Amino acid sequence: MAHNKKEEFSKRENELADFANAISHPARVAILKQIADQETCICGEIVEVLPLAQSTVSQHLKELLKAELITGTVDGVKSCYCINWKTFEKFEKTFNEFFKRTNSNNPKCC
Amino acid sequence: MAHNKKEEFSKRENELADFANAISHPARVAILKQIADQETCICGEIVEVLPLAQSTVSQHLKELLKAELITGTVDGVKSCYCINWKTFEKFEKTFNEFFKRTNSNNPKCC
DNA sequence: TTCTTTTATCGTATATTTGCGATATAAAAT
DNA sequence: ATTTTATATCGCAAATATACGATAAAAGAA
Repeated sequence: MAHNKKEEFSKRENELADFANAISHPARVAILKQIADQETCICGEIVEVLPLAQSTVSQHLKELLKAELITGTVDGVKSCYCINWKTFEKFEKTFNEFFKRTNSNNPKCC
Repeated sequence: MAHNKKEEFSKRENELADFANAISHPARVAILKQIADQETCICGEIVEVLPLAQSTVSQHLKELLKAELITGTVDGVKSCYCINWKTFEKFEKTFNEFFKRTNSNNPKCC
């Protein structure tokens, strides 16, 4: 962005936004599902399933790693990626705390 | 992006990604919280609370509207925005269906 | 050792997002 | 009728994200 205003928001707001950002691309959602459903955890097999180039998938995996949504281990030449459920749980907690349904049926509001 | 590959992913994957994308910026998270906690629903008051220019806030509100996370009604000169909880519920449902904890303690995986 | 396989990273092109000031628009106040 | 207030939109600049091919690096096979 022109100027990065992100530091001006709270840690919580940024945490939630960062998590959301990590799953804000269908490729990353697809990768997570693939791993979560135990279809595969091998990088190469994920690449085969997705309609993207190997280098692009690798980039998406890197972003998921950065967000700590997955963990990666090297097994010889191959790489194995697994879901980091802790992060998912943390997100759900933060999400629910954040958006308490206080406004569910607010009479004074539209 | 260079080429838009988003159509090559499933509707579900795109839905989830779109929702996540809508809350992938701390400003939008802050706006939602502000409204959800009934602090305000008047556009002008939201602008005052955020560290952003009025036009920028207006853009973020537009994105939240597009994602159907909020509804907007005009009240004279002012605009009132409210949470659309239905969309939140739909997201939670999609999210949970999508990431079933099948892999929670997968022995054969990292 | 040399070749192959697997994955990560680099460089680059293009698209999208973010942000702001200026302006438009429409209701309300004077 | 004019001015003020509130909000949306336009146009632009800068930052990020997305995608790919080429290449690097490192393990394994020949």
